[in-house]
Amino acid sequence: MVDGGGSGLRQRRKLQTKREIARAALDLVLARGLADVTVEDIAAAAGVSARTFFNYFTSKRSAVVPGPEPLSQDVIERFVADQETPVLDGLFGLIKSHLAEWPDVRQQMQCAHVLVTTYPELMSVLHERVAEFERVLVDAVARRLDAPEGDRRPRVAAALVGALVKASFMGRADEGDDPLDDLNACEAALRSLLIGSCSEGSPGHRPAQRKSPE
Amino acid sequence: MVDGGGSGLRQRRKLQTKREIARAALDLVLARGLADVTVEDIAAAAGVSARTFFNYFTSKRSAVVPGPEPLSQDVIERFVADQETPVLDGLFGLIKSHLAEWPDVRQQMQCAHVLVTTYPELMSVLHERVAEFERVLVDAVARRLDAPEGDRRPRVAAALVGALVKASFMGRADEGDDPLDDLNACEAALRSLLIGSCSEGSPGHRPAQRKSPE
DNA sequence: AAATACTTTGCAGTGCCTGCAATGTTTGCG
DNA sequence: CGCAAACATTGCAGGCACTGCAAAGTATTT
Repeated sequence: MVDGGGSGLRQRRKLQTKREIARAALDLVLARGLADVTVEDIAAAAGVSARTFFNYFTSKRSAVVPGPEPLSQDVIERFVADQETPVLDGLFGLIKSHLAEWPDVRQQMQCAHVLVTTYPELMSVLHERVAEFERVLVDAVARRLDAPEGDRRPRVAAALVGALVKASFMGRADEGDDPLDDLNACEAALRSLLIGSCSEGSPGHRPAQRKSPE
Repeated sequence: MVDGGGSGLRQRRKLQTKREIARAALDLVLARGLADVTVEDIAAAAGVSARTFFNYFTSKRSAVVPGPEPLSQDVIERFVADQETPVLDGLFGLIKSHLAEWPDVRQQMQCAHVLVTTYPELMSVLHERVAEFERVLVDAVARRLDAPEGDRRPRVAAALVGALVKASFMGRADEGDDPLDDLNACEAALRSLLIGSCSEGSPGHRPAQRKSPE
């Protein structure tokens, strides 16, 4: 309902109110605490009815945590087309491009971090968001690798990147830290961990397909 | 309330009823669907009051998805003590040991998979469970590496393993598949992805600590 | 201006989940 | 055993998230 199709003006108006609701939700929660803010409060602050709130957000929690900018098609296509750099490196680069493209994403991440550490219940929203993100990545990797149906690499690659993002998210120390620094630090940590367990396959090494219990 | 401290008999009795509630919840949901089962139904089927249900489970959803056996201290200590094999390999081995030790965990995973694919809302429970799991792993890795406070490797390593478990979980094709096979396939996929992006550090390579913006 | 599509809203209802206080049951101790 | 203290279960009352439905309002097309 909230997006897709429409006369463009209608469309913008809806995005506008969605932002207003989200902003109201965030402000109120930061001011009074998650438990002491009802959906009615948020709706009232945003100037809509409580019922309308649920036309825009599926839950109170999801309204509070800022939704991330979607990956731009441009960045994705560049990743898919680039057969040069290794897949994982390409994915990391993709994320960094994204952060570079929308600077306010970093602010949102810091905000989300505060929220999640204050109200652990919001973690589920974050997991969902990352999962959404990963779905896009799975698709991109599959296209880039021209992967067959059962190939697990897209999912694994996307999950790995998602895990790294979450780890960088959870592991931050100062609030002032730039998420990009965090991400780089985590990537470095990953690489240092990989040394030694890299090109020495323990079970098997076949790149694609599924199990082989024949 | 439900665990920790007690005369041992009380303790067992509580575990018993917890199992009964969980079983009732699972049975009912599989039979009638998640939305068509109320907490009262579950409580009644388990022979307790609805109020008691919430003494054992924090939510209806968390009662439905089977909770995993905790990692045995034994397996953990073995991992921590083994300075020989690389960390990540050790972690994979740890998981496999766990699966080998409790065969019914595999059954639970298959069950959870059915549930999650049928009712995506249950995904959050699964995320939570894996996160719990990861916390244990973070601790173990930190001890094994004797990692200082800000070291990101424990978190990254744990997140990576968690991601792999989730990927193997989500990527399964046939219901009949053995989760262990899935996990091995995912590990193979990971290794194949790492070829090429392994020992060629892109930004920096320092193993531990934090950023360095001085 | 009228018909049409879309959005907002009110209303009523279901059911999750919580705190509190009372009741029942185990356990430990004399 | 008998008593007291700890603990578990339960009922009750209530708040609030969330949903479906139908009416009312508002933009869009002809």
